[in-house]
Amino acid sequence: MPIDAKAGSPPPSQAGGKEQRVTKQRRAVSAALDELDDFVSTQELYRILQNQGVSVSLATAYRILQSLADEGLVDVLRNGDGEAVYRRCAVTGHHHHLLCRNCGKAVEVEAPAVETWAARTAADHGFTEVAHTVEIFGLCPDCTALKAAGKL
Amino acid sequence: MPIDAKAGSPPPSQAGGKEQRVTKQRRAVSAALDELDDFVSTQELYRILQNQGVSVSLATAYRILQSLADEGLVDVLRNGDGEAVYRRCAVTGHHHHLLCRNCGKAVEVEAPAVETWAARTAADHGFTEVAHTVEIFGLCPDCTALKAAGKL
DNA sequence: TTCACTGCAAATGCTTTGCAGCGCC
DNA sequence: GGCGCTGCAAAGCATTTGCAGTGAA
Repeated sequence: MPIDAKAGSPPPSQAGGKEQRVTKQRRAVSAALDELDDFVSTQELYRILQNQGVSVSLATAYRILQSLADEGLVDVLRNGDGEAVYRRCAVTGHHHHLLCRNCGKAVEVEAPAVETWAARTAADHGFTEVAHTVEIFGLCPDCTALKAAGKL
Repeated sequence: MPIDAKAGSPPPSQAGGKEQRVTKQRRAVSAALDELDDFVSTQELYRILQNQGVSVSLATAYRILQSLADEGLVDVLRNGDGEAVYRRCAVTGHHHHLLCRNCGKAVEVEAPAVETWAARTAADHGFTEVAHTVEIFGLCPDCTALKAAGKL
């Protein structure tokens, strides 16, 4: 069962490669990714662009993201639902999330300890080009109160 | 946007739970999983059962695997193609995975430090009923070598 | 006998693809 | 002006679900 290796950034050499035209849509997708330092699924990015009034068809969003991934310009991962999620590479401010499973509220948290643990664990097993995902799910204070009151 | 939290092994308490009938299909799926110590997708397991002459419908295979996963009897992951893959869970203990994004190899790793960090972070923010997911992706030693040799 | 489990087939939802027109270079 | 990029709609797939028949307890 072959597992694709989108992340294996092929050398950006333009030897016999094909040019990449800079279009409005491509710029829009790229800009949207710049503003997010989080992973987004194609569907989410599509909605974000729509909310911004930018018109990019869903099919094009898929194509552009795949293209960016092939060029190694973005990181690709799979979220818990099996959707492909993308994030601009080389982000300096890396962090994770604490999510409320009832209301969806998200709290950004930093986890230097986790970062080093992940890096070391991977290194211990000889893994390279490491990336990781960490998400914590729970009930936020508000929803915890709601539940305690029997309203959930 | 409801977010489910598979990783938070819910207490297997059978308080008001529903019974699980032991059927031929369920036994077949379970037996097949026992013989495999690798992750298999539902589709693959379905084909394996067919080759063994065991007749289990695809829909049922999906249902049984989900059921086993809900009970915490099997590990669930997503492979690089976004398919759900299952494997018999040896230990009830909670652990995470280090996955090769090229060949799909999975290494189980324990992360007590991460567990405590997650619990404390959540508590600090007043979150309750906490669960979390942690996955590390990278290239395993073999695939790293392949890539270095330019074969990837 | 009862009610969960099965199988089948239709339905869903994400992702990909064919094709004709548009617009960047 | 050429050729890659877009949009639209249809196709493709894995996964889920409705429903009636079957079988475990």
